[in-house]
Amino acid sequence: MSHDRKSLLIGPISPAAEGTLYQQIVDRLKREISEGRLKPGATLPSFRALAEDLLVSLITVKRAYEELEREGIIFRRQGLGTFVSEQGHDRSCEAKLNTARKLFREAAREAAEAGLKLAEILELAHQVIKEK
Amino acid sequence: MSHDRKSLLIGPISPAAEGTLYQQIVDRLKREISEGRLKPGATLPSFRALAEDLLVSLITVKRAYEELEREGIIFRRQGLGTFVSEQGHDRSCEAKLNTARKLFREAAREAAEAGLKLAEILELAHQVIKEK
DNA sequence: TCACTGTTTATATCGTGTATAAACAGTAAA
DNA sequence: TTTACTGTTTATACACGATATAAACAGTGA
Repeated sequence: MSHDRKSLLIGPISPAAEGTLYQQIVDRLKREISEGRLKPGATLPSFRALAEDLLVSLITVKRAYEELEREGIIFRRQGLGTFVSEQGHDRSCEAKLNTARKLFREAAREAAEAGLKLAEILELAHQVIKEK
Repeated sequence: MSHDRKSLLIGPISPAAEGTLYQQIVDRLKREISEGRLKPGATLPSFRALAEDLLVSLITVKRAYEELEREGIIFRRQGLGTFVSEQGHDRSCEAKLNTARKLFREAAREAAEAGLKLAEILELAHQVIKEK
């Protein structure tokens, strides 16, 4: 009899990957929410269940959830569980847009420091974005 | 009598700023080299001199120099000092270009996860890059 | 020899992330 | 009320990286 899990929600995380364990959890959940697989009102896994699934400590999950609550994407209710907030989708998207803007700015700065002129930076951006 | 320093080379760094102290040193020096203020063959400050200027430990400077040498941007000679390598400028620019590409890719991914379509991502990139 | 380089070693401190464990507290259904 | 879930809090601990201090070592050139 293999462990049956209704759904893993988010795949495995690893201490070796980029970012700390709790940051990886935050990122995965933000993506689930921004891309609509977790809708406002949906119940997130309990601390203990997610910790067991991801093979991490309860503290690590708690910290990830705290971060998401701080951003207004989820909310927690003692005795009930943790849920995607009504504005969760919008806030998650907005957070990602802000991150994207910040990364674009940093990329442009690096390119400028490499000696590229404005037109060349725009061209580089085009290339990279479309090469996907 | 105030301390006279021929030139600070790079401004103050801080544990509070983004990245570790040694990473900040690496970044500043890379920029000095990629932007041509430090040319191939130029002598970098000694471990002890830079540590004193930046109010950090010798180990921190050593680590930064090791990182730059690993990237082929500078080289060290016991008894002589540390110097910008002949290909230092090119390698520094190339490193920055690679960083820029990586950041553009990450930015595009975040924007996509926020629900933006390709055309919208390109438009966002344009806006942000030109708003400088 | 002297005065500067970089090199190495050893020890220590600090903060962060993570883990373990236990107890506490709120909710809802049997 | 009991049971079985939730989240909450507390205390202790460990690992690791970054940083610091200090001292000695080793190469170079005036």
